[in-house]
Amino acid sequence: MADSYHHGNLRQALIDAGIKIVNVNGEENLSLRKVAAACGVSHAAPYAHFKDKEELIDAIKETVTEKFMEKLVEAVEGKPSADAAIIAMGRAYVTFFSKNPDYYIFLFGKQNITAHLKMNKEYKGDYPPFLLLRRMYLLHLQENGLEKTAEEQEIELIKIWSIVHGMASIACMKGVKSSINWNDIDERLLV
Amino acid sequence: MADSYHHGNLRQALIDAGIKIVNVNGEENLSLRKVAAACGVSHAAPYAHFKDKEELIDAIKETVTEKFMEKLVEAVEGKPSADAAIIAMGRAYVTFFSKNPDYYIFLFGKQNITAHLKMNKEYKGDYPPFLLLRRMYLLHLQENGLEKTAEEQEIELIKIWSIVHGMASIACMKGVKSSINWNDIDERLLV
DNA sequence: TAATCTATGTTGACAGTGTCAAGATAGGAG
DNA sequence: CTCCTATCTTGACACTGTCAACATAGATTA
Repeated sequence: MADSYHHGNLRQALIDAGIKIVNVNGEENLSLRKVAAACGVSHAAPYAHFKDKEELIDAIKETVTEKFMEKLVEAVEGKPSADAAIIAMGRAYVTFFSKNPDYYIFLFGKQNITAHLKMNKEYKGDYPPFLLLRRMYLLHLQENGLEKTAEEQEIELIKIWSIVHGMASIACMKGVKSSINWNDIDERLLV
Repeated sequence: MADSYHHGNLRQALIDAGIKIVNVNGEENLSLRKVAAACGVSHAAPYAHFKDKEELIDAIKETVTEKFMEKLVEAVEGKPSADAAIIAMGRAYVTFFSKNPDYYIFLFGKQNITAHLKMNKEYKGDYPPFLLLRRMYLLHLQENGLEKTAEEQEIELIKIWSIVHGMASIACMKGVKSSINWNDIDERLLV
């Protein structure tokens, strides 16, 4: 299976090789031909699994997003209150991209966050991390006995999302990180 | 001067042609050779004015940023209070990119907002729109007789910035625009 | 004025890219 | 055993960024 004509699991191998290239050499160095070469396969082989370069990139994004979600879920699990969960999620969000700046640029870089919302057809307009936040937010309203219109909720959600996302964004810039104590932002997340 | 060997003002012509291509065909269709062709000039001519493709792109970004700043300054001018100015700025921010989604992707797309902060050497780490917001914010503190530590200020600034930026981000996504009344967000900008 | 200098453009080449068409191969279905 | 089909290879194409060598013209200088 190692040196056979048919690779066995080329699709996943291409995705993994792609992630590696993005992390080591940056997204601008990711080419179909290099990915193919990294898998020891001819330059047109990827076309048996992906119709496009874009389709490969989307698959890579999906995989990275899954890793991202794992961290978020992990952070939320077992928290005593929704508030604590939201704060933990915000921290995990920032930490994740703080540790992997290349992931941030890769995920949100080219198409920004909104494009990401509609990126994968499977998501049908609902980005898993955002859904998780919404769940926690609704729990937060419930636990604190708050009443909000659907519109108010959506606005507040976007607000929280923007704060967290903006912080992650800035956390990816090395210089700023030291001058800001992220812990202090925790309590400001829920106003 | 029109059909002469030397173009006259090729540098600016290249920038303008680049902006046009970005707006009409999107950033992915922007190539040095097309820009050159659009100016009726040979494919290597740009290298007399820009060392790189990147340098041309940076010049285009700079020009677009100037247009952006014009709108922001315009919005702030003559407002009765800092609070009104900040709200107006937020609106102008969202409106600008709402009208030109391609500009948003072009400006923040590839490198995200933080890369933008350090994008231009001239800015020396200070992005003009952010400076404008800081000025307004400090005025806001003063007008309302509020006392904040430098760190608190910075955090709150990032927060406001994130909200506005996030809203602009989402405003660029067509579907959401209709379900959210941006005017209602005004009063939430200053908590 | 005449010579020359320098910024600006041109031409031609190179390696690298995404993509497609035509063919080869192999593992599973009948 | 035969054939089918997904998978992979080979070869080609147009397009890209970039460079080196050369051409031109407008300004500078003698």
